[in-house]
Amino acid sequence: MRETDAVKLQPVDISKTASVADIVFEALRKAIIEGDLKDGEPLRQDEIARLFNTSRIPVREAITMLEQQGLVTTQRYKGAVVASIAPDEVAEIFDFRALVEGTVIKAAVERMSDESRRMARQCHEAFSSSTDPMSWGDLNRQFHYTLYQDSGLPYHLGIVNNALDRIDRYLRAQLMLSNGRARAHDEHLGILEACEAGKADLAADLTRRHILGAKTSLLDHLKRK
Amino acid sequence: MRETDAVKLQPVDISKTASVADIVFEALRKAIIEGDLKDGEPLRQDEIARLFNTSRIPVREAITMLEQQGLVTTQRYKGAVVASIAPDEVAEIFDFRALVEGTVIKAAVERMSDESRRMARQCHEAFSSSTDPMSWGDLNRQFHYTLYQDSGLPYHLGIVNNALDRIDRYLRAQLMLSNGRARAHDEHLGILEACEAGKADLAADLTRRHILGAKTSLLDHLKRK
DNA sequence: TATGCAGATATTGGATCCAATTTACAATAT
DNA sequence: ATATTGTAAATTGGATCCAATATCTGCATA
Repeated sequence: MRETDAVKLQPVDISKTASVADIVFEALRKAIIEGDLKDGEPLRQDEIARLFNTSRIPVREAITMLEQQGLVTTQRYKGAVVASIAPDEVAEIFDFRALVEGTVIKAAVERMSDESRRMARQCHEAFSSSTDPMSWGDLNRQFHYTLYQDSGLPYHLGIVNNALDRIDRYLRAQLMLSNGRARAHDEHLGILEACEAGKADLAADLTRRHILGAKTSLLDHLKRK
Repeated sequence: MRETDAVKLQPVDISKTASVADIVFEALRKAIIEGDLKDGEPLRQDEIARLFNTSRIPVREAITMLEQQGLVTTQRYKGAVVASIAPDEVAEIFDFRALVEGTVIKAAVERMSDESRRMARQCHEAFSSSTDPMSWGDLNRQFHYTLYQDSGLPYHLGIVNNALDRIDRYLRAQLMLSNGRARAHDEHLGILEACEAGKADLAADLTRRHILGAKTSLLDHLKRK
């Protein structure tokens, strides 16, 4: 087949397809950050291998990936459990997010495309109108990610995503609190309008407040029970 | 043996000892960040397994850990190579470090013990008097780490360490530039004195400048060749 | 009843084996 | 000569097996 021939077949680069370990990793990651696997719950290699119709080898690989991400902790010969996270560390991660996400959104606003602005508003509206509490977490995250994506800071984004993974469970809980979602809605609107108006510093400031507000609200809640 | 008996044997908690995978990981990590394994160099599982007198299983685990850390990149059925890093990303990581390390040192100065201050000065002097270029990188990193350790921000510190791992090779190169080490020495002294005087904001500001200065000097160098 | 011990069972860590894929290279055709 | 094909070697991904450790259970004993 000459290079000038029409391409009749969708080429698929096999070297980029997901290995079994990747699939298991993604499934476990999702289950952990959504809270389906609770703090301290053990991950049995055999059991997971059976669930995925595979051997323990890819499962072990997936677990070491999760451990590097801080989503599970393992002890030699005892196995892996879903990582629990002390309130102190939750607080620290929120502070970290405020610092980094503030910087990221500032960079993003300064180079944000109209397309991204439109998408962000769509996300905002989807978040507002959704009645399924299970989806709030996803929509919330998607809204923020849309605002960040033009930042041109892929390294920062990777770090932020990992930080979000670590506390995703708690964020979801926070959204379900009495006025959690309503407040998120209002604050999102403020951030969105700042972005649409091209006010980068304002967007950064509102984002920081948004994150730190969620932090105190969540910590109050954690303390109370 | 009653509890009141003298302890004749140092107890060792086996569940905390390092697995073979951990050992291989540490060795490879060190080789990569010190530049002994160059950009793009392939990591052959068999070869590494032979070197450590083990099978490929722990080697594969080590490689997946390295991949999660961003130190190697792998392609299915093709294997792992030492991750190369584009100048853009080097620049971004320096910016990230300036942001986070500035915050960290501010928190650290506000709660820094006299002991840590003494250790920091010792590190500074060791860095100044060392004549072995190979050790400069270690001493430099040790100096900064000593200043950060009282921050009470373990999550931030983990992130900073990972960022440092990614660019350690380049930092070492930067120290070897014509006036790289002399300038580092002067800037370190300024930071150290700010810490000793308890001036947190000044220390943060100097740290940010120190990092951003290293960034421009390094990028100039990368561009020139 | 509570405690300690012994063996059985379960679970993880590592070694070896097989399958899937890539890479190197020689043979062949144009 | 260059490009193409076929084949063998090298390499990785995954399965299975064995060893090391932990956990559980029943039983004896104070």
